[in-house]
Amino acid sequence: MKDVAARAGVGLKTVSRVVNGEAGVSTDTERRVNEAITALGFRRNDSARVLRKGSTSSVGLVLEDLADPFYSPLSRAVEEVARAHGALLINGSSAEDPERERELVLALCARRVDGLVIVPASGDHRYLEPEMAAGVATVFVDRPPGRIEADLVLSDNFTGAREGVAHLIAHGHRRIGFIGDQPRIHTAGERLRGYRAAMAEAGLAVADSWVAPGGTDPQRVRADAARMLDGTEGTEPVTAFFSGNNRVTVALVRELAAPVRRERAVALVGFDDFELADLLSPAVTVVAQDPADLGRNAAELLFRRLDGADDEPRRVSRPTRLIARGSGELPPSL
Amino acid sequence: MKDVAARAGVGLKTVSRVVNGEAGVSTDTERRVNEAITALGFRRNDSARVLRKGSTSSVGLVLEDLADPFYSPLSRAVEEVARAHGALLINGSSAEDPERERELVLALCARRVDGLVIVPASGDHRYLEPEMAAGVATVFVDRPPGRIEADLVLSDNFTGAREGVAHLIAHGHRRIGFIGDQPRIHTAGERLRGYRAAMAEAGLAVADSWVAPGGTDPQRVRADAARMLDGTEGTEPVTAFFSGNNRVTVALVRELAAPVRRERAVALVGFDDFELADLLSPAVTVVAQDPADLGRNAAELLFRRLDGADDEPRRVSRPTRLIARGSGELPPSL
DNA sequence: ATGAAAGCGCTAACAT
DNA sequence: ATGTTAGCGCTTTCAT
Repeated sequence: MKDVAARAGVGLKTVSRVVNGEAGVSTDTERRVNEAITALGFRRNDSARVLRKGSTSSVGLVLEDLADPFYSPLSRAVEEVARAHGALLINGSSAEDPERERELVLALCARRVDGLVIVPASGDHRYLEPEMAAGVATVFVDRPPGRIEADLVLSDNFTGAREGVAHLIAHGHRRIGFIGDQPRIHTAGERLRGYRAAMAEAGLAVADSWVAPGGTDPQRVRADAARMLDGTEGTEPVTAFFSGNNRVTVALVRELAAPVRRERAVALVGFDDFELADLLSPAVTVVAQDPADLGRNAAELLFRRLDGADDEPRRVSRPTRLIARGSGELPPSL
Repeated sequence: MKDVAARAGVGLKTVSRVVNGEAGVSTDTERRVNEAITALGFRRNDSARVLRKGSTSSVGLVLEDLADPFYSPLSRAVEEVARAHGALLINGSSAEDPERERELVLALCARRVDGLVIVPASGDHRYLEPEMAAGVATVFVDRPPGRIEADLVLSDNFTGAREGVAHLIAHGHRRIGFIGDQPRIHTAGERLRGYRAAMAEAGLAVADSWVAPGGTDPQRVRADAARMLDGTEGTEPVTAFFSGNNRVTVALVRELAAPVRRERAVALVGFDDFELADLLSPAVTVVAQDPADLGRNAAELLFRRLDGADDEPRRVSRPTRLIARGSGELPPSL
């Protein structure tokens, strides 16, 4: 910028004015400055600007996996809102590792992002207290923060799961298996709670072997499903499944489509919608969340804070929607 | 940092040494400094650090759409490589708009990212010349840059498409429709070229109405497909489709699954693999790319440059793989 | 082992 | 309309 000023024969501040489109520069001077800028290939160094202004016009997003089809639309939605506010998005995947989440978040804080949107992997966010006190706006989405208060956007996982399981019960099922994600994940716990509530409301007992929380690894999902389908000593086989998220659903669909399984129609309702669910046979009935909507809400809450709102932390709950497509309406086959 | 120094009763440089783990600080002093850091909730301001050091330890990624199932694994792969090199990832979606790409890229340059990975939407990247001259390492992926020289990682789109279409021909098809993305996109053009090459090699003429490049909008894909399936005056209906990318394939699968279409089996080979392709009926034969592999290669090329490599720009070509699943092996039905 | 001073490139505040 | 000065928070250089 100094070079530009020298070349244009003006002061530093005048160049700054031109670069930032501020008023108070004659058209002639402006032209000379712009010529110098082009000639020198000058581009403002935002690091210096940030250092001086204190705000970076960037927000951070930390989630489990950027490539997960559930989270990528969420990420895109946050990006769109950020863009509308002139901010860039820095994002990172925690890979469901609390330590990695912490490292990422603190690295983003060191970069002085204006705000953070977090899908937490950790259960304890007290490490964020100094940062939030220092003015980093923070919004949690999809799962609540641990041991601190902050804005939060959640789907109504409990109600959604309860409705999904009630739907199976309404279609005549009495022995329904639940395969879900790791129970330490909030959403997984809520969905399991919804499953139990629906069963209890229908007066149905739940055998221990019908409940298999434990992560999204396709191998383990298929193994647990196979076990429930075949029945164990003292427990009859299930006639339907409720699956805890889209990764589990996809693994489950693969197991149900395996040649040895096809002879028997097993009902399925999955939490989370996914692409092509409508084109499988049977088409998969789901309890749908809208990940883009979650992301948009979270980002808007964030920018509300950045615009100065300093009221109590908000908790936004978004409804889920049962989409009946066929797999959830199959009658019990045993 | 000044506050920390004051509280610990040491000089500024000593705090800097502790924060950066440099040698030359007595254990006792170090302890006092660390106490002060914790007490004050101090976190180094990376903006100042960047300003002084000149490097940001961050890389930018610009692509069409972060939420596209083809690009999100690419993005994740870039993130992983960046992480291995201690760098953060800033990313943005160009939405296939050249002007938006340019804005994003220049914003990233102003932030002084160390390097850029770009899936270009624009056909002219001369705007990057000053930046590259100023030392911003740049790698293009999935599509070549326009009017400049730079590192590049591409799938072999032409060969992949030619093989895919040849596969249909080998299964008896003579009238094959091509539905692709906008032809100004490099990959779309290459795939169309592959289609034409395969047809020509088999001595088959291509009717104008069999070729429909034009974007991924599901409505238009289905309309064009319907037109080709019904035939037009002077042109017989097609018996097979080759689709130009995964968005087109999914739209096409929907059209072929529509009740009115089901009576006739239409063969399909799609460019790009996609989740659940194997579970549709018929399962969809595809020419698969590996988006994560593309991203990984691009990022590694980038960090190679950042590590000082200054040889000629490289052009890395990655092979595609034909995965036969059923839809591409259906015989002609007319 | 430790510290003082200069300066990275910009903008805010205050001249002129 | 334009320029000057100070300083954002850190690292570099050079003393001590």
